[in-house]
Amino acid sequence: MPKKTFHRLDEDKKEKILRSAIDEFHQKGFERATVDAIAANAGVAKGSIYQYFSDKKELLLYSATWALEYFMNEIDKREALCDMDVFEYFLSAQRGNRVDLLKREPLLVAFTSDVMFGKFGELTKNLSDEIWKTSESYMLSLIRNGKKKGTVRSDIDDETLLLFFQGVVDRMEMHMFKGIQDQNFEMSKEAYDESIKMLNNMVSLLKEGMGC
Amino acid sequence: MPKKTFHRLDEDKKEKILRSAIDEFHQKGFERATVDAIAANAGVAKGSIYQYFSDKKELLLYSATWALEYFMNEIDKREALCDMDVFEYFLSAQRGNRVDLLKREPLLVAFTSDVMFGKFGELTKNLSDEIWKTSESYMLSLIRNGKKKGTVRSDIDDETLLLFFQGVVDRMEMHMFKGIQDQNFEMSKEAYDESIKMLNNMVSLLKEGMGC
DNA sequence: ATACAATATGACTGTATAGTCATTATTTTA
DNA sequence: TAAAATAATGACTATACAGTCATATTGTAT
Repeated sequence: MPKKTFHRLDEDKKEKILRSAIDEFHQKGFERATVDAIAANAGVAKGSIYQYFSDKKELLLYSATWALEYFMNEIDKREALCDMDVFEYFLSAQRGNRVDLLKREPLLVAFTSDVMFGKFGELTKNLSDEIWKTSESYMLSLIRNGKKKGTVRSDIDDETLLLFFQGVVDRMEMHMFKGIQDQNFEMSKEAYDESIKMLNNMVSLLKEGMGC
Repeated sequence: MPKKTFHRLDEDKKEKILRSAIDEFHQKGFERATVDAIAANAGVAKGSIYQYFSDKKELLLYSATWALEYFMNEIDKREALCDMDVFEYFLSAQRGNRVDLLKREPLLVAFTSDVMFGKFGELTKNLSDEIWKTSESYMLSLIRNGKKKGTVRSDIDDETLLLFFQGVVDRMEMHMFKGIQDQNFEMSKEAYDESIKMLNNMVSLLKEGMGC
């Protein structure tokens, strides 16, 4: 979607421009973000931005695509997702790699959250819908496998189980993100231990529920 | 926060202006919403808007305050919240009154969601933080009571239980909203029965978990 | 060295709209 | 009913910014 001129730039320059755009869009939202600021921050002239992208919308869209791809690569790279148990998945998705990524690339994580939670409205809707669908169908397969293997109860329909699981996963992810953000993207040993403990408790709630 | 001139208007006119503002802000977001359109839609001159509110920001803020208050009144009016069981609360919060309200006032519900989920960024953050805090402390008291009465397991800390519960409640609320929205704010008998069934299954998951 | 192509630049233009204000209309008071 | 106070109006202004374009710079081929 960017013009060919952009693709001919060296990686560093491309990345600098995209990161500058991401920073600005994350801080100000689409409307209040200015192309002037993005250009200045990336150390290029405003005109150059328009050599690379046909307009501001395209710049946002490509920044979002780039960030999401980066994000997914980082995760896929190190997590062998296939053939995992739902509960293992829950633990793995919230731990280690994700926390690293969050500490290393807080801006990208925050920006991808913006995209996924609809901060840019219609502009990035198609993109985020697609990702949601992918993640959803993956979770669904975990649940179905769980039923087959006998680790997940089968008296309740897939859709309800999915909603239940998603709710807990999303809320937990948000909580972890806020926690790290509040500590300026560091994480003390105690905080880490604390969050591991919480994860295990959460798995217990997923498995056995909160009633008694 | 609006000027005294606004308070002197009759209720109908006030409401018409606020609903027009809410419609515009919901459809376009803060930046793309125009005061011209709000005024035109409410059947008053643009200048009048500035007799009532000092600027566009204040108009949004007051619209949000008004909508949230309306929303809360409607709910409080018919639900005796005090002294309820967590699981009963879950059922009551998703049923009957809420569904009615959603069907009767889809725009207000959608707009309050916008506010609560941060669509307007910093502009309405204080307002939504306060509501979140209230709702959170209410849920927390439900959980603590549940522990005392022996309906909620007490081997897991309050914070984790709260996150778990919130995650499921929020996801379920979102799902119900989308479902009704997709049917243009009608709800067939079958759809209603279906959602009741889902609610009961969800309570079972909350209580007993998804493992086996 | 020279010509030609590709890229970079920032001053400039056009547009959209938030907010103003002089004027007109309505209501209240005396 | 006249005068004073309050409210309504929409043409106008000021500003901010997306997007353009003529010119300058850099790179490449012969």
